[in-house]
Amino acid sequence: MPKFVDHEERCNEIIHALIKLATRIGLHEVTMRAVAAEANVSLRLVQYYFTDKAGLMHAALLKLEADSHQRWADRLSGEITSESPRRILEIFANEAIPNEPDSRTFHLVWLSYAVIAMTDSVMASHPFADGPKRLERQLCNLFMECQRDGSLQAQANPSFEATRLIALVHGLGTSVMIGHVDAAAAIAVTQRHLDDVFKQTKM
Amino acid sequence: MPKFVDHEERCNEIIHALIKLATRIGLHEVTMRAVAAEANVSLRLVQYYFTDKAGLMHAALLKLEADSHQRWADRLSGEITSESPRRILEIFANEAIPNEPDSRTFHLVWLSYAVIAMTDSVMASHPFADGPKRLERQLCNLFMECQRDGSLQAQANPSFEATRLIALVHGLGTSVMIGHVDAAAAIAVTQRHLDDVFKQTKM
DNA sequence: ATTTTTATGGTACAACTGTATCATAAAAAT
DNA sequence: ATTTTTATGATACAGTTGTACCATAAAAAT
Repeated sequence: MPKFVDHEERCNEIIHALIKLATRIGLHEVTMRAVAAEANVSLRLVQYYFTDKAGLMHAALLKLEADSHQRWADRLSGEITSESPRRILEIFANEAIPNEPDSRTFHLVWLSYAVIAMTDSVMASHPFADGPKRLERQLCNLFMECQRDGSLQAQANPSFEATRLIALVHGLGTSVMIGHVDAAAAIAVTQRHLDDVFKQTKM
Repeated sequence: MPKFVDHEERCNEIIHALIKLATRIGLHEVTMRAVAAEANVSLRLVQYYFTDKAGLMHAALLKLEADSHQRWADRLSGEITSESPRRILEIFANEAIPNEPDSRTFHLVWLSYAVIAMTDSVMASHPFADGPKRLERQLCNLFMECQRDGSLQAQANPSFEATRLIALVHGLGTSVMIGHVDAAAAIAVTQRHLDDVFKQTKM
């Protein structure tokens, strides 16, 4: 049976199983056996490809962030390019709110990892450095573009606006996930926030 | 040995042990035995006072929220009363940022429960309804007071500002907890945000 | 043709988990 | 004085978990 198998694809299948499982039962309850079952492979195979549970978890987090980044990069170099930077920011804010399965999964699993990282010093440092920082840079650049095209006031601070927007959508996302705010209301808040940020001061 | 013992205080001791433990190792790794050890009681006693693990977890969440609410209520009826509503909002924003052990613990444990609630339908509904909604009402009232005393423009929307402020500090809090933003920077952002909200439109 | 590597299955093991059960000292109630 | 309740200890049990170990078919390398 063992022909040459695509190592990477096999890994992705298993990781995908983990994420699907985490979405259903929560990352804290994910076990190697459950992942194996979900991926329709034997427990041994999960061990074979990831050695450890730690290895599996780590790889899954890496993939989660890479995928998310890829999706957004694709968007940015797709039909979106023709949109104004302000419109792109609005699109970002809308998509960050967990109202469809994909973004709900991302939010849930990412937050699960974040909680783990808060007490696990090993997991804390490594993978959480890149993702959010890169995103903040991208948003910051968009705000700067808005200043260049005149839609955002010159005295605004792009870096501050980027940090504020990320924190806002993230906080709203959590509220949506626990059912405290519904997705439509959250989107309305982000929209209103951006309106506020871009509002020209009357003279 | 069994004199009459203060049931409630005993429960609080055990819950306190749970929270201390969760702060150290993460709520997802808390076991009944570990809680018992931390509280210096036997495993049996934890069972005796809380029946279940679910019961223990539930009670701890209830206490966490009750304590937090109590602390804030004390503040509001203490030396703070003399402050302007805007200043009270600033104090709230500052204290919500997890920069000292107490607020770090609260943020970590609360977020752990939130993550659990996202996949556990039983835990989802019950205790997460009150806390955040009450807080939002309080903040909303403060913004309305600001409008009455003229420090906030009449056309501002207090309810929106309350939702936005909560989401913002919550998102910032998470960023601080995972070390993506340091506490001082987060406080600077909240301060700047409030400056922004209260900024009078020039005419 | 034999050896080595790759990919897989099966399973055993020690540790830990939540929970249930049995026991019992002290106090309260009778 | 006896019974019942309260507060506690010890421990047993069945299930789960991560990991380790053994086996082995197919392919690659020798």
